[in-house]
Amino acid sequence: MRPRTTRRADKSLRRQELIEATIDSLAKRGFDATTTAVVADGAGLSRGIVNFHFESKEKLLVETLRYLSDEYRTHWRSAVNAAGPDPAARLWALAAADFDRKVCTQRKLAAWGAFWGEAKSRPTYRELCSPNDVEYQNTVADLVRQLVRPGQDYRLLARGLDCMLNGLWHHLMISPREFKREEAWAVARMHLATVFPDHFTDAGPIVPDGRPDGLEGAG
Amino acid sequence: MRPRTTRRADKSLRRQELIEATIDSLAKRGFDATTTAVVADGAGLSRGIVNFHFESKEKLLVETLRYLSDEYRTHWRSAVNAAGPDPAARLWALAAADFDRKVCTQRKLAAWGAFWGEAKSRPTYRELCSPNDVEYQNTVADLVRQLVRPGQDYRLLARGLDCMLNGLWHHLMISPREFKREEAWAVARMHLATVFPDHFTDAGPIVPDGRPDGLEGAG
DNA sequence: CAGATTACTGAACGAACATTCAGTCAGTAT
DNA sequence: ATACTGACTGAATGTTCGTTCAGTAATCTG
Repeated sequence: MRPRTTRRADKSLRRQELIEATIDSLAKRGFDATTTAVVADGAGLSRGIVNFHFESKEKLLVETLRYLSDEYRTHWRSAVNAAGPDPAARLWALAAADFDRKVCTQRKLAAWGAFWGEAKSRPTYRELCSPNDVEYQNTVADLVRQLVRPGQDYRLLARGLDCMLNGLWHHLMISPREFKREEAWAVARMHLATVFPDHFTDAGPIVPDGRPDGLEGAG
Repeated sequence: MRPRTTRRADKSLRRQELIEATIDSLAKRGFDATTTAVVADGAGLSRGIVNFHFESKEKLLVETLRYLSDEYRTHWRSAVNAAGPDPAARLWALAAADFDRKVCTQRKLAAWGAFWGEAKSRPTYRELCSPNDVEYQNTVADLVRQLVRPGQDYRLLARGLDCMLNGLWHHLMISPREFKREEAWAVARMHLATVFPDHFTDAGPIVPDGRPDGLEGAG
């Protein structure tokens, strides 16, 4: 029961409150048990409110996914850009962004999990996320290409890194008690340092002058 | 619409047919849209059949997850045992088992995905899979421990491998068109060869006498 | 303050769902 | 041939859910 801001609010504020209540419900009760009544109760509003602001339950869910997807993309993009031009620093920042407190919360991971489970049977959801996924994968692949030794297949290594980051998120979602954000980030760092020993130690990217960069990155 | 075997069948056969129809529905329509009527239609039986054989929809779903989980565990266990005593051969076989035609089908992956999405909000599902997950992770960790160089943190590497295999499955589930079983297995092989260069090439484990083992592994 | 606008309410409704169970009928035992 | 067993049916039931919309109250405008 999150407290309402005011008795009357403008549309965009109310819509955002309903989206937050939807994420709460997806995280706590799952996709199947998320009803318009639960979302309305969570926002402290009346039963018809979802249809008033979003026209249908389905459109509320689509807007919720769009919100999560936009936030995620904006977050990793700005992390990569803030890392400067060095590809190692950029890849490190990209991986670190995945385990930042901003996007990597139990609540949001659980909501992502609920959408993943439905994504394969709902083309709308996949189409919504597909451009972001492609951009992310291309960014990873481009950076990995600049770091591999000659002869190594950068495509396979990039796909592997992408899937490991995804798998770490998945594991954080399934086992939030035993597996924490910090440990997931340590696994990712270990992976980078092992696969690209010329460019990373587990403390960070190796900058051109030879010492590891102090950048810690995660949260 | 899978054809019924006979007009009357014994209970265990009918139960298995209903479980298969449930996997079909989870794969095609997702968790939310899987109803007892859809399962009954898929099995070519009447509307009340699920409650007749499973007492409730929830128990049918639990039995379906148990079936998938048991099949998966049996499969990787026997693959590892068939690989002999060498830890590199065993780890290779364990990874290869994940991408075998027996368990790694679009249909079954989609069903797994449907359960994953609900698992976080349904303790029953997690409790059902948890022992298997723990055994799998311990097996990976034990094998990785025997292969790492001194000083390397085998726990982090094992967790990373586990999550990458999981992430590859996840990616196969989300993007079955663009990403195929063979490519996922190639990514896993590349990972093993990169992280354990003393023990693997991307063609297989390096056997004690120095030449790569011919074992290909993935169905 | 009057009138208009806008945000919101909640009772009502129909559709979809899981579940029930009296009845049906194939197969089996006697 | 007869009686019996047990698998299966499908109409009926009560519940839950998404959606609708006439009504209400807060806020704005002039």
